[in-house]
Amino acid sequence: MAERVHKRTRDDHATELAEDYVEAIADAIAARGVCRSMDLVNHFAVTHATVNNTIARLQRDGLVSTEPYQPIELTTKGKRLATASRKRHEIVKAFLEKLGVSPQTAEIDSEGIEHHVSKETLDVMKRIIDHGWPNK
Amino acid sequence: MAERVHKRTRDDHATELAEDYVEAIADAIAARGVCRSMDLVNHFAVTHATVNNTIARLQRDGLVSTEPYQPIELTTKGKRLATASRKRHEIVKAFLEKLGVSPQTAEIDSEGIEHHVSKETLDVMKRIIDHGWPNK
DNA sequence: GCGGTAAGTTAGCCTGGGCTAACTTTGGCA
DNA sequence: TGCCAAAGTTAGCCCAGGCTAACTTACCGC
Repeated sequence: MAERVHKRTRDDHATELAEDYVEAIADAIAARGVCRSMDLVNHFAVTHATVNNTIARLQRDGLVSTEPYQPIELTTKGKRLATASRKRHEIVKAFLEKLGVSPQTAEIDSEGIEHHVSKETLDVMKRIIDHGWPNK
Repeated sequence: MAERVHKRTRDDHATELAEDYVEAIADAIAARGVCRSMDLVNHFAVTHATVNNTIARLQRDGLVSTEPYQPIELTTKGKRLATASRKRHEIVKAFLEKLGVSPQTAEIDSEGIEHHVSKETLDVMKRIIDHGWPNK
C-alpha cells in the first residue's frame, strides 16, 4: 500500500509538467492562433532555453510537433492530453470555489492539486458541483 | 499571476519529499521507537542507496540528525515539519472521506494533494469536517 | 570468538528540469 | 535592401532524486 502511494506520486511528477505545457500550448493557440516559445516563457516564468529543452522532451514523447523557428503545435495525442487536463483543472477549480475558497486561491491550489486527483475523487467533485452536497 | 502559480508549484516540489520523509520518520519512531533506513526503504519503495542520499540532503538542510550506522532522528525543526505535515495530511484525508471517497483512494490522493493545499483551502476543509457543508 | 547475513555506505551513472552565455535565424522598417 | 532587435537554438553547467554494484560494519547464533 504505502509503496504504491509513493510510486504513484513519483509517476505523477513525471507527467505534471507535460500536462501543464500542453494545457498552456492549447491556451496560446486558442488565444492567439499559434503558440510561440515566448508564450511559454511568459506563462511559466522560465528562460527560453528551458522552454526549448522541455519542448524537445515533449516532442520526443509525441505530444507536440515543431520545427526550428516555427510555432509549436500539438499532436493528436497532445491535444487529447490538453483537453483532459483542462477538464480536470476546471472541475477542481470549480469545486474549490463551491467550497467557498476565493477564486485566486482556487486557481493556485487547483493548479497544484489537479495532477494528484484520482478519477474517483474527480467524479465525486463533479457530482457535488452538479448536484450539491452529499446528505450528511 | 500565472508566473506565481508555477513558481509556487516548483517550490512545492522541493519540499514535498522532505515532508514525506519527516512524516515517515516520525511514524517509524512512534511505531517502533527508532527509525532505521530500512523503514524508509520499505515505506517509499526505493533502494537503501536512495534513502541514504535523501537522508544526507535532509541532514544538510537541518531536518534530521544521524551518524553512520545509527538510527535516524528528527531535529526540532524536523519534528515541527513532521507535525505540521501530519496534521495537513489528516485534514485532507478526512475531508476526502467526508466527501464519500473510499478510504483507499482518500489515502492515495491525500498523499499527493496535501502538499499543494493553501492555508485558506485547508481551513475551509477543516470547517467542513467540523461543522458540515456550507449552506448552498 | 567466528562467520554469515542484514544493514548501511560509497562510487558512479542516468534523467528531468532548471540556469547562463554565446550564437544563428527571422522579420520588420528606415 | 540591408540592418538590427527579438526570437530561437546550442553548449555547458548545476542540483534533485532515482538506480546498480561493490564494499564495510554490526550483530546474532553456533
